[in-house]
Amino acid sequence: MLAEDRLNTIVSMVQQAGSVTVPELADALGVTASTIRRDLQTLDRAHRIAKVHGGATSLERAHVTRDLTISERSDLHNDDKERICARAAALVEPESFVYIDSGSTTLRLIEHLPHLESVTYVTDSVLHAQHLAVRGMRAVVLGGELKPETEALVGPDALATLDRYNFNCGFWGSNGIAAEQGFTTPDIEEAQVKRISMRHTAKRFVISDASKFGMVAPVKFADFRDATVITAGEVPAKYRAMDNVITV
Amino acid sequence: MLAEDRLNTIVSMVQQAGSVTVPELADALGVTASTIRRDLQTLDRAHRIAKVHGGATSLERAHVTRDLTISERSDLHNDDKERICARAAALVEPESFVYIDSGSTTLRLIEHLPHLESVTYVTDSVLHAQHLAVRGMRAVVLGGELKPETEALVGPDALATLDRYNFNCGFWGSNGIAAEQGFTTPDIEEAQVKRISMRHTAKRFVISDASKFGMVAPVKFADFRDATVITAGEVPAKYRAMDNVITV
DNA sequence: GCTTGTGTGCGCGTTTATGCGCGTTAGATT
DNA sequence: AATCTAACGCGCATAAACGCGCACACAAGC
Repeated sequence: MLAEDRLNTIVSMVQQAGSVTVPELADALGVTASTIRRDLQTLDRAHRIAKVHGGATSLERAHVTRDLTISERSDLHNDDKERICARAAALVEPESFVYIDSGSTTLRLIEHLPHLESVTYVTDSVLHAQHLAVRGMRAVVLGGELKPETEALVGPDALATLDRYNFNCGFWGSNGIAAEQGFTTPDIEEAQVKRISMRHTAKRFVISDASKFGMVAPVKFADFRDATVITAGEVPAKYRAMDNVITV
Repeated sequence: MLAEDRLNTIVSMVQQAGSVTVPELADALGVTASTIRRDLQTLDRAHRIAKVHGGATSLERAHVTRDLTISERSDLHNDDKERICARAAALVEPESFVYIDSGSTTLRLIEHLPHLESVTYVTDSVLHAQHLAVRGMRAVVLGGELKPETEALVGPDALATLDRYNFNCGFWGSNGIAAEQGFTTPDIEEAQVKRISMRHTAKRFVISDASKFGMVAPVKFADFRDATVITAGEVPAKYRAMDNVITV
């Protein structure tokens, strides 16, 4: 088995289960724990998974709960995520100019995006841009200051660049989704980028699993009515009925 | 069997299986591992497959090791490069606004740069920005289209951003250094970025090992007198005597 | 017929991946 | 808070994979 394949297998296992332990991986792949640890280190650096004491968890699990233990292990509705991304990717039309927000959910989206020559993708994340470019897509990056934690670009340069663009459609992640408080995120600078990028986009989509409904993060970046939510899973009845919520 | 057919066969095998090892291919095609490796190199350069340690995978699966290995590829003139970078890094003063060009030599430079709170680094390379950010430096990225091969940003957005900046000092790499033809590079778009960034910089430094002297690449981005060259090793006598060449 | 160029195989020194041992560290238990 | 146990990171050894230079074979062109 190729080392590369092993890495990919680990990523799938982590994403499917939400979290796995080192011995589990070692056993499943027929290598020692040392090798697994090294693999996890590699994948962590590549932002494919989050390495934690005892094993690894998927990215958003580590992002939402700063708690870095393996103790609680629940299924992360990963099938949901896949379906959400597949549905969202199908909305990209030929000849369009598409905005991709930073974040782990939109990173997953990239794997589903169509390889159309005529489509240009613009993003505020250097990580996303690299993934797009490696997959052979036309990738444009906003300028600005690079935030090390999220690999996202913020500041006046990012905003100034956005002012020159107008997108056919765009995809954003959101930490909180609530009818009254709208779409919210923890970081004030990233919120600005989200807000301005939405203002320049015709068709706006927020992609998120059902767990974000009813949650509120510190900074609002859009009203609930400003975007269509693409989601899956146990959506509260209140939201399920709304006409800008698509449940797949 | 024609070499061309063999290449096509490899591509189909890779795409069908997802990944294959070098011995598998050598066995299936009746040639030695050396030939397979050469083929994989060719196909990798043509972006038809992704060459990885041990074999090859289809492009879709590749994104794990690839992102990192492209970057960290070191070369021959190691000792010289270290000295050049150390010397160059010492030129960065507190309170300054510094431009870092893309390229492998300038990437090495980043490891030597001082961790001054008051210094902001600007670069046209997402890779360089990531390294700067990881090391805790303030990193700003130009906007623009991302070239997959070099991870550099080019195009009107990059140039427009540069027009708003004025740097105290900057460091560039160069593929060719010649008294008459000046500093040259193979890529016309990257040459533009180099040219404009130089125009907005007070103290300009080209860092390069001695092997580039006398070489001429297709596109010129500056006159020989426009920058001070920091170099090491066997510099031709003609250049060694010049007052804008520093040999360490 | 001779030269030139390209593709292939082989040998060899170098790099990379993996497993193992050991001292250290982080969570869990009491 | 003290203690215990499992996980961890690091260094080292080994084996596989790698890249490079060279030699040879074959084809095309002068």
